[in-house]
Amino acid sequence: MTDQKTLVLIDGKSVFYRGYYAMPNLSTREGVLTGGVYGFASIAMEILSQIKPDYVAIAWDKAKTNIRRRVAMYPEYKANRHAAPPGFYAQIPTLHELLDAFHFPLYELDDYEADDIIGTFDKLANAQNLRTIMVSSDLDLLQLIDENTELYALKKGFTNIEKFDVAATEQKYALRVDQFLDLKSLKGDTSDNIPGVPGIGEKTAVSLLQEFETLDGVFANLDKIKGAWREKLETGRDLAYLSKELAKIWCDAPLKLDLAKMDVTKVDVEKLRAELEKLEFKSLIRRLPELLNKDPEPKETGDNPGLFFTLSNGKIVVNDGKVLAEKLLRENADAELPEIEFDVRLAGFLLGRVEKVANLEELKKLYEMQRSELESMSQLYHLAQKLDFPMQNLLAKIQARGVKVDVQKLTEISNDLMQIICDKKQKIWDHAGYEFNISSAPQLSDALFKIMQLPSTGIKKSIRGYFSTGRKELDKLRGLHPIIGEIIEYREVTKLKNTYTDALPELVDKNGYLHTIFHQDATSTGRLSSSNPNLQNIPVRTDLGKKVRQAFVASPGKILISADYSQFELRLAAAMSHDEKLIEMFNDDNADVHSLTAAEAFNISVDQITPAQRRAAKIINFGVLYGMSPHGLSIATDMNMTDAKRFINEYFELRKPIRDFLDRTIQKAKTDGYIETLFGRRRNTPDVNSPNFIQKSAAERSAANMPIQGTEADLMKMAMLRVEREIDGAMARQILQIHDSIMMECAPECVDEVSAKLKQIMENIYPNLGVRLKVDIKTGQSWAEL
DNA sequence: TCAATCACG
DNA sequence: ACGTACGTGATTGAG
Repeated sequence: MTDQKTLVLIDGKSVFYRGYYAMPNLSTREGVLTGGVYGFASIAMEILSQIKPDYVAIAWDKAKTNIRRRVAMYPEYKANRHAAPPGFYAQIPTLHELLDAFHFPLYELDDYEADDIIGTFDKLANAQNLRTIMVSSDLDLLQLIDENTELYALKKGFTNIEKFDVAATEQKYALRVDQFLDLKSLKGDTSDNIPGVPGIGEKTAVSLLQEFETLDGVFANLDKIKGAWREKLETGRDLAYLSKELAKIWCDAPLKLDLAKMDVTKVDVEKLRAELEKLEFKSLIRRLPELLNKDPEPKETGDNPGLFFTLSNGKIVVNDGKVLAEKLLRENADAELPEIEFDVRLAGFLLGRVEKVANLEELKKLYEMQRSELESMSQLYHLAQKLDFPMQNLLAKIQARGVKVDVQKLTEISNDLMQIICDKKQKIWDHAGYEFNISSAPQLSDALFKIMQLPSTGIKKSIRGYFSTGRKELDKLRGLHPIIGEIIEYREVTKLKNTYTDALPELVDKNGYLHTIFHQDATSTGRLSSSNPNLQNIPVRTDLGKKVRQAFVASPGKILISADYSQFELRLAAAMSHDEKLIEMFNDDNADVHSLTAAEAFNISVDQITPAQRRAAKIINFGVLYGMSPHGLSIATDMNMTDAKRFINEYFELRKPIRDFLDRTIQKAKTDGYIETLFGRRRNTPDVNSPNFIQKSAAERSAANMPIQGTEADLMKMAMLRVEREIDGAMARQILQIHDSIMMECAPECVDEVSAKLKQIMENIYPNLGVRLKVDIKTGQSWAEL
């Protein structure tokens, strides 16, 4: 039985209809309508990947002539079908092309409907001991179900498929599959205009068939049926038998089962890919590999992370060394990890590419090529060898260690949050006057601006056309109505609950530890990123948010230590731009950079600075690193545009070296096509020469920011590696990195020593930098205390 | 799958 | 006149 082959029979037009309605009006750049075709293709690929059939055929209702014989029997048959929607027929030639590319043969006949064609093929296939799976969006085909025949019915949407085999069908309808035709004969079918017995509906029909088995049985036992039903059945007898003829699927179409034509393995993959590309179905192209894993060499085409070989010096070359290290640590937590001489995945990333490696020969070839390429960029090669490659083993260790979490604490917080959410939700609904989904941006937008008529002037629109309800827009409405504050709080609380207090416990291991995944090749600046869960965005900015940090605790008997670089990026900007005044401020232990900046920019003495002025200076101090505009500053402060513009001008008078550095960086991006960090990490900058002003400006801001953010990332990696060498061990170990800070846990008796050493290493990680680095150390039992 | 929103540095 | 601060990841709703 296991080698029974499978034939999939698709009711083409019905599936196309479903695809058409499930999709918006897509079109290619040239304007060819493709929405329905996309839907069909998407369903077809879903079917292929789920069922993995050996043969596929499409049954198609031949336009107009397919129902002639049934119409002759009953002129009203399918007379109430509405015309196809606009754009439907226009897509059919495109669909035929697609079917051709899939190597799906299409069958259509005069006087036979798609269901008849399916029925005929089903019988022929079953006779050859093939299993058949029918795919349609309606349930007319249920009458064909038997041990070798199933129906996959498409429901709303298109990944939603209901499977009917004998057991499922009989359970759902409380009838045997062989009774379905008689059921339809009695109850009729309004969509096809099959009359049935007038006055008999589904419930009555089912109970009649349960008692008398068949249509014939019902009419043979009319005397046992009570008054009203009996009368209806007597008058409707001819209609019932006519309905049976109409609804019966004719399995005698003049067709041969040509399995060679239906053989899906004959598909020309390149032709299919070309067709999907022509139709601009990018996401479907991405899914192609999963469909084609029937290929003789399944893994040959994919990436093979962790693959490695050993060099004569005892070190390895590897494709994604972190994967290898993780594997070794899973086998033995204290495993000695092989030193990584070269990692082609990271090397590719540093060279601005994505590499795929399938086998050892490819790995060796790639290694030779990348190595010689990197050798010509000695700084980048040095960076790779000294930082990114060695980080792989360290990150694997940090991931394996994990962070201890107090799940009970999270549950407590979650319960508190639930109370608040219920309360806020009710208040918001009361204000609005009706219940709606507050988490739905369009519904919320309607509530605020359509129902409650709050003023929408100056409110941004989302690209979908409704007024935005983002935090910035809500802030503009604050004070106009109490609902706004409630919504903002509702958002905060649901975010905390959904993203943290409810989600984190799901990811905790049996010992109560969270193991994030650190990515070294996910950012354009060289920073790490963290996922599953992201432990680099645990809340801190609000009081309620900070509570979540109470649940991140030290391992039993240990103490947490955090070491944060103070104003890391601004210090780097000062150093890299040689801004002597700013450097001097940073080198003076007691100076407050933001106050001094405000004093200079507003041309007053430090003791005259108002809190608002200091705040403005702080905002511009950070904003300048990202290319903040006068408009941005005016929004972030309560300055108007004119003041903001003047302030920025004065600021850059004051920080001319920084202005020049940013300008030089942008200029380099334009002439060289890339920019780099202090240590030679590169980012390509194709868009800085874009003719599109918006794109160009955005690319310039990114380019200006990257050397600073990227140098920060480089220095952090240096610090982590040195901490690994000089501190990590039985007494203390690194457990997290959050861009400008390192978190460790440590035996209580070593806290002071480790803290001092950590601070010393980090502050002196690169003495030639040109500015003093300052590290703040904090210790505690939970992250909240840090 | 994408857009909207919001958590972090 | 353009749109309006860089870099991430998770969740949700909607098509």
